[in-house]
Amino acid sequence: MPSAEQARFRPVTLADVARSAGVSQATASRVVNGSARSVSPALTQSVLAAAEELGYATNVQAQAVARGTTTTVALLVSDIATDYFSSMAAAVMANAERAGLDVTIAVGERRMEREIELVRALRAQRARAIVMAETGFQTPEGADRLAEELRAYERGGGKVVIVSRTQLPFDHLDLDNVGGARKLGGALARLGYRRFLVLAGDRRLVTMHDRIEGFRSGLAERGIDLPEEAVVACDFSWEGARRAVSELDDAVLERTEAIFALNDEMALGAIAGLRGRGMQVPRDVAVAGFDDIRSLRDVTPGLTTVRIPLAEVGALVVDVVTGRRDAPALVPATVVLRDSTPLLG
Amino acid sequence: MPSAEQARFRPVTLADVARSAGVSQATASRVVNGSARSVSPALTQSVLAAAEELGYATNVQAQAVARGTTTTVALLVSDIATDYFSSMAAAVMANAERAGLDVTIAVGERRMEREIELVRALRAQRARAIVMAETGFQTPEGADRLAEELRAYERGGGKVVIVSRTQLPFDHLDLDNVGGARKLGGALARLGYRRFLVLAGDRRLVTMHDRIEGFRSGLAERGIDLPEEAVVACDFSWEGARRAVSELDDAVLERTEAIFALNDEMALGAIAGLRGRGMQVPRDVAVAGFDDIRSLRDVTPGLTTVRIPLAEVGALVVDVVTGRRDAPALVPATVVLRDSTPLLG
DNA sequence: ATGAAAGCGCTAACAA
DNA sequence: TTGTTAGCGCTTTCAT
Repeated sequence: MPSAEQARFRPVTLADVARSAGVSQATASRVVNGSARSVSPALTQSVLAAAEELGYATNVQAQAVARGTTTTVALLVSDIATDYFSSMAAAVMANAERAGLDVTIAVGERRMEREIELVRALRAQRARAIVMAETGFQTPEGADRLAEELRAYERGGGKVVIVSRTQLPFDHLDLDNVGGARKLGGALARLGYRRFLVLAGDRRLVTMHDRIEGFRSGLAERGIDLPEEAVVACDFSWEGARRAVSELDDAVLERTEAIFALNDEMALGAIAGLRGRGMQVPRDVAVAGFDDIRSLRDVTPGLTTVRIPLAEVGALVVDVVTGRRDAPALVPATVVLRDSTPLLG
Repeated sequence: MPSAEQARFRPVTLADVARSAGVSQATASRVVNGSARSVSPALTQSVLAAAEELGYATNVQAQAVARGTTTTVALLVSDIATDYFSSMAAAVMANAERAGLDVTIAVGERRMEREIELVRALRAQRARAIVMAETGFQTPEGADRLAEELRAYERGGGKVVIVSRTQLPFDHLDLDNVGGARKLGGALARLGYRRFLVLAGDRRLVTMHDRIEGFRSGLAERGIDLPEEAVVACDFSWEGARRAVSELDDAVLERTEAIFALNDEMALGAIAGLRGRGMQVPRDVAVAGFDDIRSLRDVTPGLTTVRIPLAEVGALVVDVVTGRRDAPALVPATVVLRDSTPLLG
């Protein structure tokens, strides 16, 4: 049967369904999708039956073209193979689903150039919203070009939501990096720590900057000074932190009581670095991180950190995207004390 | 200026570009996309200029409708907030990009019913390929319905690739669960272990079944028997394993020398359970897992496991999708011995 | 309530 | 090389 063979690679279309049900395509369209509920039960039945029978599946592309809009929201992250971003993605997806949205993930690799390309591609996808969770580096010119591309996207009717990155002029969801770090500083001070080392990624990342300054002010409130030399720059990654710690002067390490790494990944890298030097946490030095990523569950001793409630972030993001809530919102961060920073003394 | 206001939420179309450049839409189409390189330099320039000037971005939906095909491949996983799947997703995405494909992730939650829905939705998206990496439960009837949906998808011209062994009748990429587990069994036997406990998820998962049987045969090769009572069922998760271990009889735990958890997540849960009972790894009992997930990097003592090279899986998946390689392929698994299973004796 | 017909933005013959 | 003209599959006025 040649015609069956022919049809082998042709999806069933709405026209097929309509023909098979003996109704107009308009009617078929009305029943297979919600809209104006103005179709008689009888026809509704036969259309549904025909659709089922033929194994019809809507062509969402065509639907999007006709409607001029999609239900896709794009989530731009730095690296999906990361606890932080994969947890956030899961949270956003879970909430998006409830809102009838589907989410697509784009990986920016922390490169502004790439982010710009991605926004462009997402623009081509006619995504309903772009959520920039990416904590990319920002050169002033780069930021301008990115903002320009995002603005073009908005002009096309898209919605932009930035998660925790404030100098871009769009709706954003602030994570309380400053407050969280401040509270951590206070907590560590209360535990008796005085001499710190901060492992910082690139300072141009707003997030990093905020965490440092928050921490510093938390300490300051207790009369503790965090000198500039105590902030050591390194690559913003596990390996970067490990290496930085490995290369530290003995003398420096000797006099530091606690290391604050600007995120948990780096904290874990730092711990690896310490272990490499034969040092133990917290016996020889205390360590604290930021984010409270999943894998801390299996780390011993438990890592003190500042928890960002990613589930909540996911819900807020979707609320902002759907317009059920106005940005900006501030997501609180809370200190979680664990064994890596015991009471000193 | 009312017209500008009007245009505020209307994306720039190809027609706009063509008009602005003073050429036909066909010509504009030819230059903004590759295809037949048959456009004069002069016109090419003006079209490009107009596009740039207007901030044009292709409408990929319309393009897909017109071309009758997309460049999207869908990756179906169980849970993106998981080392295993997020690593795989990263690998697939990295390779897909090189092939000019973009990937969308769908989360099946290990529920067959949901998987079926998802495949249907993916069918509606006209994804070019569906990669089922999901390790879902399979009831016979469920499997039939899923297969039916996938077949309908294929009939529409889509490509199906199953990762890891399945009885589903589609192209698949085998992970060497049997071989890996067998080698692990052998390695542990060589280290002197004789009395094991296997923490198994649901046996209906082919993957689980394969790992148990492989392990058993590896032991058998060294004359060691793995009795059925040594295989304890529990929920296929960290928490499931933790609880199972917590509830084990002292006597049972007393006589087991090593626990083999069917994946690393469960192994880590088991370790947490042991810790909860005041037992230490490997002093009181050895533990081994499977997969070699990322977060093992920060676990102490290091966990012995069987490594699945996810980067390679990503590359193979894309090769199969693009037709550059025929499935089935077998991805090898290798034993990684770490401190959690020291030489016994 | 139902259908005819005109789009949605783009591509791909086919002519010119 | 370039433009004209049909579509692609779906939605949505606008009649009926």
